[in-house]
Amino acid sequence: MIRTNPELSTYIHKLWSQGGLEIEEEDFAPKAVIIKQDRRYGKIHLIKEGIAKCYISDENGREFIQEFLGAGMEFGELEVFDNLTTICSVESLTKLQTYSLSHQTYRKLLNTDSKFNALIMKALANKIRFKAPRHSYQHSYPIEDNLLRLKQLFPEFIEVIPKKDIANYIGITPRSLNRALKELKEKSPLF
Amino acid sequence: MIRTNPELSTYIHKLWSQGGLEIEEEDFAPKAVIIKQDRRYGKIHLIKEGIAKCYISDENGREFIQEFLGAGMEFGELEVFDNLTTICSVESLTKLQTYSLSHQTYRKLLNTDSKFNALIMKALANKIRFKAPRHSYQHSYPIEDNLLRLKQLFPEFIEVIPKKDIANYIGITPRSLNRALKELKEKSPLF
DNA sequence: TTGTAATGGGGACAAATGTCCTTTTGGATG
DNA sequence: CATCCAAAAGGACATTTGTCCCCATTACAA
Repeated sequence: MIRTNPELSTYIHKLWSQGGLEIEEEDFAPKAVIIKQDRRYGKIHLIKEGIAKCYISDENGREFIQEFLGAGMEFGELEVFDNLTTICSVESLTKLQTYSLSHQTYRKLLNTDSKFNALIMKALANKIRFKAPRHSYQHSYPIEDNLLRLKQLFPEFIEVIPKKDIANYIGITPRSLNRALKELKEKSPLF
Repeated sequence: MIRTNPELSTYIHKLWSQGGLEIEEEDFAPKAVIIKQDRRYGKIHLIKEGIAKCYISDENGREFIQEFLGAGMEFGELEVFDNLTTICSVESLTKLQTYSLSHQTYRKLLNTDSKFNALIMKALANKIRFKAPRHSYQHSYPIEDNLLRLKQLFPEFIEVIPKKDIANYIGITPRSLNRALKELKEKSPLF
């Protein structure tokens, strides 16, 4: 449920500590909006520590959460490849530290560092890999089943992530989430 | 609704016609299952011509369609990067022609042909880019709105794609699809 | 041509989910 | 300690969507 990428995390840390590249560290307080949907930015971020949510919002103000991002996950990178605007907003849930790289630096690394290139390829592939089944699962199964699944994946999710965000992640309203949680508390020993 | 990638299509055609690389052409009849979910394959496909559906099926036999693939779209490529099993099945809707490349050839191209490398990066990024808003749109808006949107994107979709597949694409049942279509026929001049 | 299966269409009802509101809770702050 | 505010919980009702049917049409194979 909270995606991470230890391999990339380790690698970027190595690049950063070696110096010589323009990789900056940035700090954000909780609830900081780091990038906004439909904009352009000149840099990408890679999470060093903390949790962020990546979400799309529609004109009615509803949010649909795409992913929760943990250490090693990057965001703002899609725009490097095709020069279009961002599709998601990203907001910190906890205190957040990121490494940031300009598009230029990022491109340079892609072209000259084949290990980096391969790691990014893999990271993109995994974003596809994990997104696909999640949405279909959510459509196909009742809310309660989805919650049980999340509980397996990340037992403390209810304590760590605000209810509103959990609801937006599953694609339901907070009301429906509450109903399902109440049922589960009566039925399942897990809850 | 039917994704294509003209740039990659052109490029692979060029590589193929130059010769020297092990790129094969393959032909499939309609309804051929080309790759199956949760398996391993040693090659990737890139569509030369025709339309295929890429779908996840659950244990109850329900299908959830991820994408309709047209010329220039590749499939079976995610597994090159992390050596895991396929997440989707892919089945031809029309007569289908593909170029196929062994993982080995594909990797070699990624490592030696930087134009190819960039095109694949971009293709992966676009798969992410297009998937995200689609699912959230489908959750947030009523079925009828989704159908109107599809009609804009691809006016002949009702004639070209079987109803069952349209329903699975939107993530609803054929019954609900029919209801919505009936309403639209009465209301909207488009239908 | 005829039988058979697959596809499309829709009625009736049940179930799940959303909407709208009100109440409760818990933590932050003066 | 009192007050305020945001988050959480849930009642009542409306709406949407699914489920389970059955029937009509079309495509295809014998």
